[in-house]
Amino acid sequence: MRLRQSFFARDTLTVARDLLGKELRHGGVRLRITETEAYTQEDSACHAHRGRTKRSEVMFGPPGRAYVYLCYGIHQMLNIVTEAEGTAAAVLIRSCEPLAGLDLVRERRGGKSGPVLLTGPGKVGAALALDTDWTGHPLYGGGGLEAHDGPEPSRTLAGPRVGIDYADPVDRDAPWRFAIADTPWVSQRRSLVDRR
DNA sequence: ACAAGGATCCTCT
DNA sequence: GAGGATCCTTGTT
Repeated sequence: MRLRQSFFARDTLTVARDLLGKELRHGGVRLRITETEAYTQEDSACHAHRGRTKRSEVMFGPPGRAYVYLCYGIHQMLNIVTEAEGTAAAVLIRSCEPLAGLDLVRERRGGKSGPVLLTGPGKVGAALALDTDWTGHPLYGGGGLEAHDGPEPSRTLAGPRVGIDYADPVDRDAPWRFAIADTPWVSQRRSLVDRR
């Protein structure tokens, strides 16, 4: 079952937690989401914090669409827009576990194997063959890139987000990174702690 | 038109 | 654990 647009039209922290265990599909590649981060409009770490720009525009739009951001001029990072139209927020997909299409993923990731394949947002973007042209693509519709339902994880972790030292201390320290506990497919585990 | 810096990754040690 | 790669977006002139 594909996720419906209403799944994404909710509180961003809730969507970020609920995306754990869900599935991303693109062509023959199927990935289980194992790690996410939430970014909200009031959040000084969010690209939309300073208002609409050409880049942040999509986050103000309808929920359930892709926001692919180019980081360091190299890494294509997949976010999914959340909240009602007019509210700018998104969830970054940080890590995944391969479910299908492993050969293709390995090819796109330089022949590597093991968790190094998919633990990190730039790696997820590479595995799914995404680039900024995918920005605006609806994940709830058919065709191309899709988000599907999946089994709920038994235990999850939370901790501060990665790489946002420039943000206000309150936002920098907020535990808005979420991960599945019992999997090796998670990046920088040391800063994560158990959620109940 | 220009300079600065980044929601990272890889390759070393 | 540390450092360099690499190039687009943004804000300023």
